[in-house]
Amino acid sequence: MKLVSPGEAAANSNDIPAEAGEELVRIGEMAKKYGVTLRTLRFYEDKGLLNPKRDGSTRLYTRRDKARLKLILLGRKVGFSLRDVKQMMDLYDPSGSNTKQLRLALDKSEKQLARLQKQRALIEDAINELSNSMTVVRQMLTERAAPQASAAG
Amino acid sequence: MKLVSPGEAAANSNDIPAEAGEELVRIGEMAKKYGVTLRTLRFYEDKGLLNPKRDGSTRLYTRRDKARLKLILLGRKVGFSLRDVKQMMDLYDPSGSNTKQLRLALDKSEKQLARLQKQRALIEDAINELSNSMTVVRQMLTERAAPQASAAG
DNA sequence: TATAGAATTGACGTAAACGTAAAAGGTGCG
DNA sequence: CGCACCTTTTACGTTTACGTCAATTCTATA
Repeated sequence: MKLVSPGEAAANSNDIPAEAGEELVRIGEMAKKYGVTLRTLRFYEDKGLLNPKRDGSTRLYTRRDKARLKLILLGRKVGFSLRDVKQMMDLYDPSGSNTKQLRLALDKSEKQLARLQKQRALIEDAINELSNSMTVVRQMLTERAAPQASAAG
Repeated sequence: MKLVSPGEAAANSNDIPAEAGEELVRIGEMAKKYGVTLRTLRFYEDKGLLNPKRDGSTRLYTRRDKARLKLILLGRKVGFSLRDVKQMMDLYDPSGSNTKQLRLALDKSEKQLARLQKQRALIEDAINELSNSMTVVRQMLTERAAPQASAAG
C-alpha cells in the first residue's frame, strides 16, 4: 500500500489506496500540518482521542482524524483538559442530532468560561500587586542609602 | 522550654524563653496564622526558604520566619516560583544596602510582569474563542433538526 | 545494496507544590 | 494514668501533557 510521499501530500501520484479521495497522511505529515509533535499524536491516540487507520504498523490519518485533531487543539486552546475533550467527542454520533453532546459541551463551556474569567481576575490582581511592588523597589533603589530592613531576613 | 499555649498566642503567660519579646510559635499556630498547611511549612523549610529555630525537634518560628513567609506568599501570589523567591531572598544581607537583591528582584519582576501580561492575553483569547463557540453551539441547539456533521467524528 | 530518513513500541523522566499515610515521640489535662 | 492532640521524619503519590531516549524495523532513493 503506497501513499502520498513526504513533501507532496497534495500532489498524489497514481497507486491510490482502495477508496479514492481519502487523503491519507502519515504521522510526520500530520504533525507538521498541525504544528504538533509525533509524540503528541501518539499520546492523543493512546488517550483515545485519535484513531488513525493502520497500514501494517504505520499510522494513517484520515480526514476525520484531522477534524478531531482540530477540535482537540481548539479545546486545549480554551483550556479544556484532554479528558474533557474526549468526553465531549465520545458523545458524537453521526446519525443523530447530537443534542446530548451539544448540551454537555455547552455545560462544560460555561464552567470553563467561569474558570477563565476567574483566572483573568487573579492574573490582574497579580499584575497589580507586582506593579506596586516594583514601584516600591524602584523607590528603594533610587534612594538607596537607607538600609531599612524592608522585609526579608 | 515552654511557649505560648495553642489558642492564646498573644496572651503570653510567664515562663518566657531566653530573650524576651521573641514571639515563638509552633508549626500549627504558624500554619493557621497564614492559612497554609503544616506540610507546606515543612516543604518550604526543606527548600531552604524558612529556617525556624528548634526546641529539641519542635520547630519554633520567629518574627523573621513570619516576615519571610509573607514574602513567599506574596511571591507565589504574583506567580514567582519558589526557586525565584529563594534566589531573591538569599541575596538579603541585613548589613548592606541590598542593591543587588533589589536589582535582581526588579529584573525578575519585569520578566514576570511580561509573563503575566502574556498570560492575560492568552486567557482573553481563550475567553473570546470559547464565547464564540458557545454561541455556535447555542445556535445549533435551538435549531436542532439538522444533524450536520458539525465537526467531531 | 548501502544508507539516511521515517516510523514503531516501551518506558522512564519532567515540572511544581504539595497531599497523604505511616510509625513514633512529646505534652497537657482530667 | 491514659487519652487526645500536636509534632516529627520518611517517603511514595498526585496531576497533566507530553519529552526524551532506546532498540528496532521499514522504506525510499541514489
